[in-house]
Amino acid sequence: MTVARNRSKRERILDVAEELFALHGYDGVTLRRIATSARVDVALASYHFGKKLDLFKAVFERRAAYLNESRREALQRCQREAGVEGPSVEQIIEAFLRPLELAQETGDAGWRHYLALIAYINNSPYWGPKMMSSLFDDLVLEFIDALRKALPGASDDNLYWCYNNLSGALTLTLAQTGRIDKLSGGTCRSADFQAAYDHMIPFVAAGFRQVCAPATAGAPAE
Amino acid sequence: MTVARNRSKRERILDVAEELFALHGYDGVTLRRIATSARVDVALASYHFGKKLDLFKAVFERRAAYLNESRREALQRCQREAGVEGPSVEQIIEAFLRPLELAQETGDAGWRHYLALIAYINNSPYWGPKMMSSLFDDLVLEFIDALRKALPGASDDNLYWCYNNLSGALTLTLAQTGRIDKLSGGTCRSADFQAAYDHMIPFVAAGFRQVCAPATAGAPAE
DNA sequence: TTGCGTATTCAACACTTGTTGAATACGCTG
DNA sequence: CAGCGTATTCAACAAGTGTTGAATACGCAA
Repeated sequence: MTVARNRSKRERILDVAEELFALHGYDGVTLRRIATSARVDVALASYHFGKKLDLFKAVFERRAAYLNESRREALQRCQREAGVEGPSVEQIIEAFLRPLELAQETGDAGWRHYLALIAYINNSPYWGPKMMSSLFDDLVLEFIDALRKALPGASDDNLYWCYNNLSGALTLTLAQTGRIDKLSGGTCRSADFQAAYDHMIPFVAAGFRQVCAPATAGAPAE
Repeated sequence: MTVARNRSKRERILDVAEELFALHGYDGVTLRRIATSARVDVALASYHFGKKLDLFKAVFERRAAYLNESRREALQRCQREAGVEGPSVEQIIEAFLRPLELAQETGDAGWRHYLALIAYINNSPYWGPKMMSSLFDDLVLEFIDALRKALPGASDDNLYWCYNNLSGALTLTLAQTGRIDKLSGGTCRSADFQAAYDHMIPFVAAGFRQVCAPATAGAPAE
């Protein structure tokens, strides 16, 4: 099929756009730069994807379904394997984070760029509200529901604020700015997702328990 | 003095640039848009600040010194008021976060835009390593030192990874994307810094203790 | 008032941007 | 081979970009 051959250039455009958008943002990348870097004519991007904004959305959506399925599967598996009381906070957070690392383990370096792009969009006051909700909110609410059950008595207020902390810690990790490398003098590497999650999981789980468990002291003053 | 009158237009350019850069990023804002929004001629920005990049840096640096002094002061005050054992983890985190809220309390709405700009830069793989370290690393290392003393026996590895989690949660909050507003159905407002810190402080403090306190179980597997 | 330095405007430059329509090449079916 | 649909290139466009140099206005000193 002709489709087989064309996927080559078409996907090269997507791959390059993914990397450059993640690094420089939407306005920091020109179609010509993408085309040059993909060794492709400028007009080809427009031919395949239409407007520049459509290309941006195409990149954003390309891997979203797979990622959501992978995380939803992880959540359901941990729920299935848990007893009648349901999974622990740690297990839920683990299901939330580890698939992001598995995606990297596929050997496809593009996943790193894609996750950095998600971080860019999620942290942007302009793109964030416009693009994140439609693709990711359903799944996020499933995770929050699971956490609600694991933390009986927790108020929605506390749950959402805690999720905000989790989302922030994750976003900065996905952005891979390398700042922690410099701060730590090289002992921590922001490219090491596994190490990041190894530390993030107990950190976040303890945070949820501290804020959301009503019996213990230390809940935020109202 | 002529300087008094000119500060008006010059600072209007800085104010507008601050707001637009925070919302759309460096490449998403044109000098003409800044000039129009500031009701000023295009060439005036170049006259006062030189290249576009210089204007960007001027915006970035304008409030940095004040912010650093304010946070350093908060840290030293909490150290002074603590006993010989030094301040608790909560007190240190509080000194790290609350000045960001006080800055807002000055009534100067520009602080909100400035903090969103810091979030943009800190989360950017392009700008982050280039601009954050020179202005903010010294102070961050002072806070980490204080945390090291409050958490005896903690490894540097764990301390830096925990700080990364704190920095991420803070960054997403400063970005004010409004995503938590939508997720929570309106009960949480990302513009409410005080509520954000009320929840972030116990959350992060518990995370530090969980990961960095060597006696307790649950430290990340090595 | 006349000067003078700073602030501000005006006009224009060379260059890059996204996008498009026509022209060409490719790969398959008949 | 011819025919056809898709993929790809080429050339060009109007609009917008940052930047600059000359011209003008302003505010104060002498």
